[in-house]
Amino acid sequence: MVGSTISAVEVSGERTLRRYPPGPTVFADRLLGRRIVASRRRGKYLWLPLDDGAALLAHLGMSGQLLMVDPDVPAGPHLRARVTFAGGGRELRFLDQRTFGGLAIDDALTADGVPDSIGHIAADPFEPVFDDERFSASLRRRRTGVKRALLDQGLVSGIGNIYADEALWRAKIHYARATDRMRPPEVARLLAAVREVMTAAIRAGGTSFDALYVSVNGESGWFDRALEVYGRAGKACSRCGTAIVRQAFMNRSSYLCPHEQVRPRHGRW
DNA sequence: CACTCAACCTGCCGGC
DNA sequence: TGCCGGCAGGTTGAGT
Repeated sequence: MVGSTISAVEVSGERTLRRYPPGPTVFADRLLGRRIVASRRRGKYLWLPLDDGAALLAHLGMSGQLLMVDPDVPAGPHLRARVTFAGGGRELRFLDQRTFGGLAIDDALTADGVPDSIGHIAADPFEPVFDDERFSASLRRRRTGVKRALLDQGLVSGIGNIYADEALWRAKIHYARATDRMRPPEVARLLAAVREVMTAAIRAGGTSFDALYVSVNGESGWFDRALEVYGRAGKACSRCGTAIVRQAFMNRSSYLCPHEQVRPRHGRW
């Protein structure tokens, strides 16, 4: 869609624009006639810079989808917004079942092209501006458990519950490991594991447990078949054979190998 | 400032 | 069959 000019915008659903107070009418007016000049991301945020210096910003939440589809594809019950382009062809649709996702327009971007409204979101590990040393120092300054830190998008972005568990398993670190007790080599090992997991997942097209998790072309990823711990309670650890366990933590599930990821004596939750 | 927790939603699954 | 609790990949804003 880069290079295309927006010819129409429709929004349905109360919550779609809850992070955009001006509302659906202003939203549509603001986008009409604008040309999309790029597509970018930081962590779990996606945005489309426009030819007037603003950007259409999106977050998929838990169940959101951005799809490019033919206009004659029937609209399902979870269609929240539709953007059509001059010259016809495929249109951009935002679908969201659980409505944790949303759209917005940000009028101003920072010097590095990131929307002002997500200035609190840290760089993700694949951005050129990501600074490994700075990340290590910030992490070690925290007084918390390492999984909490990994999930904190203000420290490092892009890591969710699945990839946190997978990276910790690869690095053989327990989720409650105290960040302020970690030495730089251990942080480096963890960061390398994060990048390995995410590189493999991206190559596989992502983790699709069901039809909610698809690419912009509607295709499922197959990384769920490559998961080592997430969702595998009771199954054997592929390295040591010990049964993977599931534990409740932070109001969600953590999966780990209890033999290789030993709860630390001075752990932090 | 660092951190924790509840809240925001819908749908599916297993147990009774 | 229907009801109920539990659970799901995320972020925020108020509170400690």
